[in-house]
Amino acid sequence: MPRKRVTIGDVAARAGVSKSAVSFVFNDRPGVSAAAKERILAAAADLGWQPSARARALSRSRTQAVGLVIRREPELLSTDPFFPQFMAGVEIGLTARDYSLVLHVVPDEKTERAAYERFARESRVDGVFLTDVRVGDSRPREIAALGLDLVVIAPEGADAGGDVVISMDDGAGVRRAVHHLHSLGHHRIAHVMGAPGYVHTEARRRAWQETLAELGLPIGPVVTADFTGAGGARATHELLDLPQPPSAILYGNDLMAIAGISAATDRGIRVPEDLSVVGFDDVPLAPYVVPPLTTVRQNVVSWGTAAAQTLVALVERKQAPTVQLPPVEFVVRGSTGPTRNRRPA
Amino acid sequence: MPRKRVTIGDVAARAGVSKSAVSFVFNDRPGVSAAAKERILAAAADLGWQPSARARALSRSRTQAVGLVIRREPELLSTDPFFPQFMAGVEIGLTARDYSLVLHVVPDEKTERAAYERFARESRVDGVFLTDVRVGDSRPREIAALGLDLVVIAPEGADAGGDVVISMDDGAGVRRAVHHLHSLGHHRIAHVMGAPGYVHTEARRRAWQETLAELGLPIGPVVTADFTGAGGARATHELLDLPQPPSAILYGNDLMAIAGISAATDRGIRVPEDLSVVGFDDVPLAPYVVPPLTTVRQNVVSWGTAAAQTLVALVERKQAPTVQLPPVEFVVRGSTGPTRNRRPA
DNA sequence: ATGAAAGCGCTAACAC
DNA sequence: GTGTTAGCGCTTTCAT
Repeated sequence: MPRKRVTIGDVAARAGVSKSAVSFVFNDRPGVSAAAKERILAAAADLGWQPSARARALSRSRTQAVGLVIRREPELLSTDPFFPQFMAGVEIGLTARDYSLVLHVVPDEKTERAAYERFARESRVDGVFLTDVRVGDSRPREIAALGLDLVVIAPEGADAGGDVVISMDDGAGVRRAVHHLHSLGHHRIAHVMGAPGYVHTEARRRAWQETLAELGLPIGPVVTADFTGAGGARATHELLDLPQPPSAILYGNDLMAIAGISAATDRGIRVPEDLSVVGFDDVPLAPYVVPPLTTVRQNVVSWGTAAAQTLVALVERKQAPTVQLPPVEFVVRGSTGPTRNRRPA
Repeated sequence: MPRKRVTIGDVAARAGVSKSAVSFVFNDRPGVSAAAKERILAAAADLGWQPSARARALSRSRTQAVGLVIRREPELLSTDPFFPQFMAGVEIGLTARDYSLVLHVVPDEKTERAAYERFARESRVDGVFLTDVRVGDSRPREIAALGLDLVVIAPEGADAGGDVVISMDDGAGVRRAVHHLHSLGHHRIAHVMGAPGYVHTEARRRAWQETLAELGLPIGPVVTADFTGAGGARATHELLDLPQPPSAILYGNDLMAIAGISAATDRGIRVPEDLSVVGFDDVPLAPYVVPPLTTVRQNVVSWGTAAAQTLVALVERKQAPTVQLPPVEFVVRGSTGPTRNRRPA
């Protein structure tokens, strides 16, 4: 059980120097002799002392912490493979620089706004990440107005309005998926969109459409859903009810795709014999559904790390390191196969 | 864009009072006239002022923040429905008292230990949650030695060594599952355990075993796995390779159960006709696999809220509110059915 | 190279 | 009731 809190004064006394000398050593600043430095470090180690983040935050006017606000409906919260991985990546970038992550999980827009306000007003964090960007999103401006540094995570090509962006190439994955289906002979390729309004939803739809056009395929039917299982099932029934149902469906995420397989199976439609299905995310369950899901995998952890490094650099007004983000992967499993209905391409 | 940071002094000046008056008002302490209070609140609102968490933390020697360390192997990270829901629940309990959550995601034990040390040494948080408790876990003692307040989240009956515990009744869910299978006529009911060493893994196994004994059923075969899909599949093959394979398998979580269905299907064994499968967690995908998964659902969000309220009370040395935790639910779907092999009970 | 001292913005004794 | 003032533990300028 620790006695009274040991402070910089104790360390200074033990090392026979002034408090500023100790401070200098712990901030990698010149002006302390090698001998003194040695004694100081020894004293600190003996006493088990480490600068108090509280006191430091006050005197430096920086908390050495950044914030992340997660807005998610309960249903989607534990579904989304994004946040856990993103946070794990963020952590890697943050601990390397001794930063902490302050998290808020909020249910709606009002609470979300309040969370950013609190971050700024209470000076709890120096900067924040912004994810789940929507089309015409006003939050970047609002956050900047609060005086917080900001790094936006958005798909490539999204309108960022001058903000610092870590972009992920959603389009590349979709293009590979469409090419894969095309090479299997499909030419009626539908798309089930995620929740409308998100730049991700849009980016994926656009890539689907453009790739079909490039390949000279007809722009297949598209249904708007909401990233949930129920929504994916509903959309699938809608597509299969069409007079001319698609032979392949590309879904905005894995959850909808898996629900889609289930919906098709219920109708007696076999996957992949009668219908090919492609997801997006590669959730851990994807290899274990029946049939195993063909899907797009992105390296979310690496975005997290890149975003964290960039935000820290921004906060410290330093040059952000240029990070090389690994490319998307396309994972072919059992849910896609050749068409039977039509001649191969 | 905000000008210079507004401080308590500005508010005091504008309201024509002293700083302490302002401080008193913002800490709900008596000793300020109604009139003064009104002027102070008005002034604060005009200036958009709010006490700085930084300064407050220093002078109160409390940060008004609590910490959560998540240790997870990459593979399991986005698989586990627990943490997102738990965090959402924690948030509810925390924001109500204006506390923040500081999060660390770590890959291994060494880093985990370092995270708690940093929490304490840097005085970043006032208390922490401890999850994923292992049998004979030394962390409660270590954390207490660091001077951090602690709330442990563990299944009922786990040895807590005097710590404050929010307990969830894993056993109740398992008992209902076994009774359900028994009522369907199964009497060879196997169990696939999660990763060894965790109190959850143990609690679930024990409940399975005790319930079988109560029902006069033979203690079926049990295989230790690791909560992963691959592990679940492997365990399933092992059980089905037995000279006398079980007619039902109870898995330690949904991911293993779903992988188990997949493994069985691959061998031409139909679920639920030839084999009944029960999971644990009720992940969002559970209703959408084929066949839909029968499983145990716990209200993780409510534990999070209870844990947060308890930790805040602990930190503030107040009486913890007694929280009523909702009971487990058992969700019957399509992956369980009557035995064909043997006579019904 | 080293030390003294003035903040950082708030809380809480204490005196008025 | 209300104002004054001394911390909280560190950083950082400025003499020495």
